[in-house]
Amino acid sequence: MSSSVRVRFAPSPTGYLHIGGARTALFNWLFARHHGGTFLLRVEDTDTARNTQAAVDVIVQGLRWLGLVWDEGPVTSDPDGPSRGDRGPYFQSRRGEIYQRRLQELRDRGLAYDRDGAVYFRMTREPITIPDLIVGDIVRPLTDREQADPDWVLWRSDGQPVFHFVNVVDDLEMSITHVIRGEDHISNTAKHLALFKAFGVEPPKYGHMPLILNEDGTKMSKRDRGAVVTNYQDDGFLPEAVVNYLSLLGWSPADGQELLTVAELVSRFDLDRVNRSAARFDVKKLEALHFEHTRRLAPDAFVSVARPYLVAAGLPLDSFPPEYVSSAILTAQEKGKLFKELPLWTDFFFQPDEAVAFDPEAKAKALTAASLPLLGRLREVFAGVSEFTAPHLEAALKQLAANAGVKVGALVQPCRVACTGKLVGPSLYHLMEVLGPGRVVARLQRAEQDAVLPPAIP
RNA sequence: GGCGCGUUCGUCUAUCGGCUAGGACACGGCCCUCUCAAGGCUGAAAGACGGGUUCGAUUCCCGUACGCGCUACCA
Repeated sequence: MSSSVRVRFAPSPTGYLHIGGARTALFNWLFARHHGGTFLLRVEDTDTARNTQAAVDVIVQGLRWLGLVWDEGPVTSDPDGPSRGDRGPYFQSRRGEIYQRRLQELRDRGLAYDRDGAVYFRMTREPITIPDLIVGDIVRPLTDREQADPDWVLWRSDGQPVFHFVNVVDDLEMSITHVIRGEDHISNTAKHLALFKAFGVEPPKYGHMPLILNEDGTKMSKRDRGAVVTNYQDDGFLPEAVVNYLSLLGWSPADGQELLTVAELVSRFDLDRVNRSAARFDVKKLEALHFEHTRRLAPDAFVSVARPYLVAAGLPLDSFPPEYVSSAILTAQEKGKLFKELPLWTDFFFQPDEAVAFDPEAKAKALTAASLPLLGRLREVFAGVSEFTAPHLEAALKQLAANAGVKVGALVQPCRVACTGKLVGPSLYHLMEVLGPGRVVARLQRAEQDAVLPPAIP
């Protein structure tokens, strides 16, 4: 295959980007990139009034979030807006003249005719063999219904062309070389093949990929939260992880490597290793991949991805020095949590010392009368540390534990709760280094006072 | 109903006739450890069923079961 490869993603704007659609787009994109070909986006908005610009926008944003940029297609979600490429318009709703012309062509050849106000296609009566790059040759005989009347509607009586017709006309006009789509289209392909033949042109090569199912094996509908790409963005998954996970649903590299960067996917992906069976979506595995990709992110990349999620949670990042914000965020990178969960791990960095809320359970466990004297000694030790850095803080704390004859944990937990209000969080020593001596000492002091106070009565 | 596609550990998958069936996620145990994690070691876990073909079938063929898709003047 040469650089003449041209593939497309042709979604219908339904108001959301389906995860299965995203994977179809991904496989097309990877195929194009791998072969140095062209990937185009075409919006199939011939349908009813449900096709709004907002619905197109969801698709455009979703693809961009995943990094699946198209070489040809609309630049914005506006059907009358600018586009890239010389085969436009890329919205079917703006291609009416082309469809009219192609319809006339079929009429002239005697392959289309009117019946009850609609235009019908004179379909072949013979079984059709569908050569498929993924499934292999498929022989599809006529169904019992088609035996009776194989002809089908090209153009509805309400003046609208049907999907099969515009889909083929566009693939033809746009010189699509490979159609990679879901296997729900296998049966339809017989119609498409017949149409290409009617136009007297070589059809594209087809590859039908297996579907994605819910975790319980049922089919995904738009009501399933996991079916909607935007949800993964909102939950704070890294797009690279979603791309990686999606690539593994129905495809695998020869050596079984699972953690793959986008660049690695591009160089290793091809259709010959796409399998034929439907796959269930396993969010646990996605999370594992998210964890791996997140930890490998360059620090500045991690910070810039994380920032919006923290801002959205209401943390006042702008009132702190940028270096402080970055260091604070970075203490949580190794945890690999979803970005939506990040505020829970870093909120204390951005709260006034006196506003850090002690989690009731954490307080009951760690801020006890017994821990009170330890907090005081800890405060003195920290105040006298030569450098306020993680290694020095760790050494100082452990030294104190030894001197006081207590376990390290007996100091760590009260100290953690004093600084963060919680029992879990980033590495204590690193978090204190970022917080700095002023905040740490102040918070230890406050915890000491709080520890002796009786529990508040509501 | 008709036609098509599919069926390997709980899940995603490897295997292109020789398999003591491999890996990953999840799960169990142990170790390590400043919390939670991570990490290291380790354990349990699969060829839907029935017939063929073959010296030999997870791999090839047929049937059955089950799942999914299509069967529209939806896309």
